[in-house]
Amino acid sequence: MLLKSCDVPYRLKYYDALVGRVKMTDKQSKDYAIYQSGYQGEWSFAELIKAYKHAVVLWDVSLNNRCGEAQFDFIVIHDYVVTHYDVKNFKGSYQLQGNMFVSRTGSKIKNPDTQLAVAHAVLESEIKSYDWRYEVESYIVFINETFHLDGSKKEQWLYKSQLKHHLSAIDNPHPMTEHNMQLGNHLLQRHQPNPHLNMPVKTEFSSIAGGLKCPLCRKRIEILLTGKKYYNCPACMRVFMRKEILLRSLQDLYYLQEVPFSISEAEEWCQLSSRTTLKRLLREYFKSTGQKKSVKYYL
DNA sequence: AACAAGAGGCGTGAAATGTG
DNA sequence: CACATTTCACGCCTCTTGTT
Repeated sequence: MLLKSCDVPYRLKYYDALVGRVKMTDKQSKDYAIYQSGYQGEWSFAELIKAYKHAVVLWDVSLNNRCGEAQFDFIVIHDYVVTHYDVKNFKGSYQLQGNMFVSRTGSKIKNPDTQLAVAHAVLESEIKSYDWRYEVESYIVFINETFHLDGSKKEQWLYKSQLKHHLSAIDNPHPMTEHNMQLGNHLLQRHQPNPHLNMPVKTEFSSIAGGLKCPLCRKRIEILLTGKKYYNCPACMRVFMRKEILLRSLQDLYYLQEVPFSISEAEEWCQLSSRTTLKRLLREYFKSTGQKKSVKYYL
């Protein structure tokens, strides 16, 4: 069972809001692509692991102790074994060269083993001090089936094709569930997210274009919102509710500056002079702070 | 005190959806 | 397809609050 889930990381939300509103720098585009694919990978692993009802699963936990600091994609507790899975969504064929994975086109990825070893030490120290009877294991999961590494194999590497077989070990009921839940909750208490490690490369808010954006293709769209309920995106032709389009723009506004905003700011951003409509949306989907004239909305 | 800006409620009409 | 029902946008009104 999934004891801790993971929301879309702020870094990704920021880029989703930014794209289409400015010309992104190379650094931003790369960072965006990496995080998109990384989160996608974690998401598909989560879908897989959800099916194993007898294991306690924690998604995205950060621990900090005398062995160091580490972020864990997945921690799975079953019977007397605690397993850490570091999910990598690498695509394509690579060769192992020294401490690098090198593709035919020459792009390089650092071998994740070093980082895995640090994370393993952090987790092991945490677990052993809680209950020495637990064993700790760590794996890199190559979740994308297109990923190949010239036949290299290591015990701690799990390719997509091996995953089902590997996970079959945790497919059986065991008498530890209660105890494992306690350990899971203990880890949650020790969970210390470090937001500084997850900051996007930001663009000055004043140079970001406001207005409406297609919720799907994320292009900026110049459509006139009349009283109709549905509109289609001039770029991708998909149909959206007026509500969805506005809501997306309002979310963008919040994620781009992370500062609560007023209704009049929202009106200006969405280029829509209908206070009532925006008010309804904001009241329904946003949190608010302040009273009367100083009410600000945020997520 | 006068004024501007905002919240919240209500009624109206049009669009979208459901039904025979 | 025509009609009934539901959902939604929008303007209008009133009350409250902060500013000059």
